[in-house]
Amino acid sequence: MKQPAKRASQTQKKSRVAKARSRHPLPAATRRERVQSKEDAIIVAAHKSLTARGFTKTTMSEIARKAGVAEGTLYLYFNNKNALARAVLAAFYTRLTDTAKIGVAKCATTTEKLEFLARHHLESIIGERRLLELIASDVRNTEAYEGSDIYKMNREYVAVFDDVLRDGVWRGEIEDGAVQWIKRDIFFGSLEYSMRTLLMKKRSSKKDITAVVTELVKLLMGRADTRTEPVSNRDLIKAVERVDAAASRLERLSEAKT
Amino acid sequence: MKQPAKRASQTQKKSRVAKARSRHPLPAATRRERVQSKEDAIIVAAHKSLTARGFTKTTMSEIARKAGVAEGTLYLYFNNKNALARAVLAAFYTRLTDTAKIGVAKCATTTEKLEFLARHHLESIIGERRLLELIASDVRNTEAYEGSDIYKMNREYVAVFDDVLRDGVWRGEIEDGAVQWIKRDIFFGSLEYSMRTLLMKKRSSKKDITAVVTELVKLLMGRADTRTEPVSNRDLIKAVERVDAAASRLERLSEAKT
DNA sequence: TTTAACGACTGAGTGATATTCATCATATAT
DNA sequence: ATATATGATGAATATCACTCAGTCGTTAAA
Repeated sequence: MKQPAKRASQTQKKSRVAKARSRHPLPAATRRERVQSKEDAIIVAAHKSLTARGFTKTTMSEIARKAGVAEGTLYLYFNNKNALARAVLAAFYTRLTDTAKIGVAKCATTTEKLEFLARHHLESIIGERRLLELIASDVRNTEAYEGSDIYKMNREYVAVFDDVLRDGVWRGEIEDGAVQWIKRDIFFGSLEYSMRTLLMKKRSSKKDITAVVTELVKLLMGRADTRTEPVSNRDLIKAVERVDAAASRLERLSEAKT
Repeated sequence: MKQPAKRASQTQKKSRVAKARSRHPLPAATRRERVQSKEDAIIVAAHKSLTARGFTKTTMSEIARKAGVAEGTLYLYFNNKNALARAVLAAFYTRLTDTAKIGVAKCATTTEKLEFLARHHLESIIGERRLLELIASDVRNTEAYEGSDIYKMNREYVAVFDDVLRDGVWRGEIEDGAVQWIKRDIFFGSLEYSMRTLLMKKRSSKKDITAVVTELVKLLMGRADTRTEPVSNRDLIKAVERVDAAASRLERLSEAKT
């Protein structure tokens, strides 16, 4: 409710200044940039603590110490501990979405895209598993999650998957089965649950991740790779649908030209 | 490590009680019963608060008030807030496993069993969604989750699913594909993630639950039903007609251009 | 019966932690 | 140079999990 607290909702802006400003803010750029870099420092410090020790075990004084500010200062930038955690989460989602988009763009087929997304998601959440706590326990349940910043960022992130899936259906590589959101839930739900299993196995190797990823994608794709098996009616229809879809693509391409 | 706190493990230990009862029939029994009913009251009160307000927002004094005991008394029965939450979770798992076993026994085919298990799980966790917080955030992460009571109860619960799946493979109703634990993760992960989606939809109907359940089971079963259908001549002709039509579209398109 | 021991329970007290607020410090504007 | 707004501080407050010295009633020993 205070004036400076409103700044807390801002996101990226990378101008990183020297961090030796813990005591006497002598040199530096504009006032605005100084404030921004302090906010960044707080988020970085909070991120470190949260991923290392989890939400409940992380104390505000610990974050303040790491960030080189007083405890009260934290509350100039974020209304409370939850808001600070949400800011950390927002930064995480931004990174996640960016790398996902870049990776997908490099893939050719739908299978490759899905496998990339699955592996990317799984490895990311294994690395920052503690942040998932926040989503599950504090953030998603409290108040109106829908409409919040985190909700929007989550939508943007899963939209990457949605686009790949829709495109796959459009190109005939995936059969047009269930509603989109069900497949999305299966995708992300499986990965987040698998994370727990992998973390508990004594030696969770690269191989395990690959196994999960390929199996999941195989299921979602409808097992298009069953070559040696005899032709079923369903296979036949699927094949024709792909020809159909290809023709439609050409049609639309041609229409767009004229 | 106090004397009365050891009771907190509240599993069966009836033999000792029986002996004591045979020696001193009336007084020992009543005292024991009084203690037991008080423990039950505490667990019930904790369950109410936890499911209503979640772990962090539930206070020990609130539980004590609901249970009709002093705050300190809670610590005679459970070492700390986490242990109390675990006891609540243990009771939940017991109910869940029991009803799952009973329901599966009534089903004939593997598909029916899986669909029952999926619906049962989904409806249960929607009803007691706050308890999942405990599993994800506090219980599973702290200390040695593996080897704990909750871990064992979880194993016993998912074993119901494992048995159904193994049986399905054995009977040839499911193809022998990936490792068992991957399919298990896909099953429970999808359902728990779907729960969140369903809870957020304005009107999450019975229909949505059914859609999730059938789609998930369909994926896991590998569509063994449609795969075995032979191709009929009529199917083939219809398919070729579609390819023909697609070709015609392209022809017309090409003519229109020139 | 008297009395000592015991088991069950209590609630004021303790320490830790999130959050507030009166106060101070610096930079920019006048 | 002075004033004002902006930013920062940390002691004080409130809340909560958890402790412990002590109460009360029952049982067993005297």
